[in-house]
Amino acid sequence: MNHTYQYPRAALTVDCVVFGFDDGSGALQVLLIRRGIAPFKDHWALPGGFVRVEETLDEAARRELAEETNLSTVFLEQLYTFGTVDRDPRERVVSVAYYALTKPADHTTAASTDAAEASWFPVSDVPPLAFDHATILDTALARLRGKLRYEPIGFELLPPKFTLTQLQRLYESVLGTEIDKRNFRKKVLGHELLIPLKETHRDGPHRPAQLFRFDPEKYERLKKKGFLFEL
Amino acid sequence: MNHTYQYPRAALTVDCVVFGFDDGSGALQVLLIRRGIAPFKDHWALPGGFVRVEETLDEAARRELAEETNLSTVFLEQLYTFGTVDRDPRERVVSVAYYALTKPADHTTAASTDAAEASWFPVSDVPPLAFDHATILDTALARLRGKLRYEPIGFELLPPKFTLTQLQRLYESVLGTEIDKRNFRKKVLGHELLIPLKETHRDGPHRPAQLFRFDPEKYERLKKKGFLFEL
DNA sequence: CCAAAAGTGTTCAGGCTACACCCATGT
DNA sequence: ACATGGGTGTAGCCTGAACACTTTTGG
Repeated sequence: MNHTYQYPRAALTVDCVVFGFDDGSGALQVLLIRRGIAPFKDHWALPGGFVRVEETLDEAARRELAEETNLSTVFLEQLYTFGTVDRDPRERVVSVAYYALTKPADHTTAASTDAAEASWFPVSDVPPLAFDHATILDTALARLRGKLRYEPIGFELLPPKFTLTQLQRLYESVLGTEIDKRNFRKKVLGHELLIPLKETHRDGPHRPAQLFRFDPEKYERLKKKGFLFEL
Repeated sequence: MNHTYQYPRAALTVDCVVFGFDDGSGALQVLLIRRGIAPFKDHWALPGGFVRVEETLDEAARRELAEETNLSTVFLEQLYTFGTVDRDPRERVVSVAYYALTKPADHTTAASTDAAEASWFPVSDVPPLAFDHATILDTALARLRGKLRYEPIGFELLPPKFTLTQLQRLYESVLGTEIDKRNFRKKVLGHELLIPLKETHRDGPHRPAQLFRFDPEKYERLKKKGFLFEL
């Protein structure tokens, strides 16, 4: 076969499930855009769009993220590819879904291309979504929960400097469980991947909290030696 | 946007990493086909092909598997989507990779469409592969190893009736570790997901081995109650 | 009777769980 | 001084790892 394949082709898109964590409410959030165009005009949807022939899938995901939400330099990982025949009413569209984790500082969102509006919603209370985006969101949530247990990705949802209580609230919120404070601290400090800073976090009429930062280099070194992060 | 998207489109394929376990050699195997057409004519490659507009991705994977290898009713799960720009020399091709697990009884392979020849290779000793199929195979192996630990998919690689020793050899081979016989049996029987049969497996000048079968219904019930399989 | 794999229990150490009080600060 | 969240240690339990001999069969 030296000629190219000429049968009708599916269109290819990427969709991104962007997670953020709001320390105030302690709730996990998703970034949604309100569609400015048909189909599903004015419905909420995941940011995404068509893949160009000259860009990789990862590039397409980052580009769409930048265009529609002004986010960059976030944790981004491929999730799953959704390819049922009727997921888009216009024609056959296969979508490679990604999920992204953003730190609160990056939450400077502003809509632009294709998106009339962008906004954060708590994952426990999202509006009806366009296409099969509810399924994609569920898949992303399941993946996030699974991954949080055995890989240190929770830090991607927190500011660079954070307290142990913030980290614990994040775990509790995402996993939907209550965790014992002492046990949590013992375990997470036991890994020796958190560096205590000289600063503290002042926040109201009580003792200030120690700030930490995650040490990604040390984690990489340990990982190569067969180390396994957990909880 | 009421018109369809008209920019140049990537072609979409599925590729399948088919694993089998050879109890004789105790080695994990992959099914490869020798390509009958360019590019990479006469090279070994993963079975796969173009996705048709009227079929889902899962259907496309099953169809290609049936066409190229005569396999059906196997465990099949989406793996990852590979979309670098130059992975196919002809044009832009995005490939949704699947991995499949087959029981030895299903190994009645015979090549047909597009494939000049189909053959099993031990994963530790595969020939050079076409396209980026070596990368796909590595990804599939990593996934299989990860999944074997916390989901009962090992049974998909064994005949319906099997001995604990066969199961242990499978785990040892895939995970690349040695496992203590007594501990392994304690753990795996502790789940109470293996049903001891009234039959034994006679195999040479030694005590015959008890045969078991996996109980998928019980597993489904336990899973819904939050049970987690492990090792 | 010999070779070969099947089958079986106990001990020990380390990790996980449960649990309650004092500390530092702002108002 | 009081209200608020930050921070800390221990004891019991359970799980995982290490380890060696008897049993059943075919040749």
